Amino acid sequence: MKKIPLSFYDRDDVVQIAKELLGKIIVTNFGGQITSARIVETEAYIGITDKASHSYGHRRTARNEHMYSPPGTAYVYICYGMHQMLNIVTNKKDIPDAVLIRAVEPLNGIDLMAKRTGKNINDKTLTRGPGNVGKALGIYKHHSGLFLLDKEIYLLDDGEKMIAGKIGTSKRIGVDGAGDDALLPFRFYIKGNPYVSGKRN
DNA sequence: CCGGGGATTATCT
DNA sequence: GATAATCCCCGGC
Repeated sequence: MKKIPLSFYDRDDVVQIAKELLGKIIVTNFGGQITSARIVETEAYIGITDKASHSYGHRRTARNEHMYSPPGTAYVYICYGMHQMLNIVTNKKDIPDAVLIRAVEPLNGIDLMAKRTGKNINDKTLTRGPGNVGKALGIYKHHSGLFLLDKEIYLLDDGEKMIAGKIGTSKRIGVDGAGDDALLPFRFYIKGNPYVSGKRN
């Protein structure tokens, strides 16, 4: 199994990348504590022109600084004062596109995820929703800026093929304040997967 | 089963 | 001082 190469992230179509990230594997290794999971739900954010993005209109602050980092960088921020949200930065340095990881399916280290979240290993909400993903994988905002080809957080491709009919699309969640851009069909998920957020897939 | 609202705090104005 | 790329519980049907 190989790490996803830099060229995967270094492209200008973040929406396409968000779609292609479905089925890929994310691994975290913090001090030997290893967890891995398959990505089952994502959202694309087109930095500059997207009202739902933290970097809309070139807004640049201490918080979203890492969105302007080179492709393949992790951007982690706090939402609602308590949730750690993991994003994958794409496109060239200084072009702040990113993909939010909204849900994953646990593969290895499920015990550890259960411990981190205080949930049962059979609980399908263990890694459902972006806040839970960060919690289960042990990700915190101080991990923001890590490079995804390094050894603490990285992505793998095990060759799992996503057929088009298996991918669902919808508007993004929790971005109602973004005007017209709230309606953009930039959320992608694997149909029928029990870890995908929302009532229906 | 479903909808409403409280939790809780970093961040920006 | 208000808001937020959320989550979970609780009450009502």
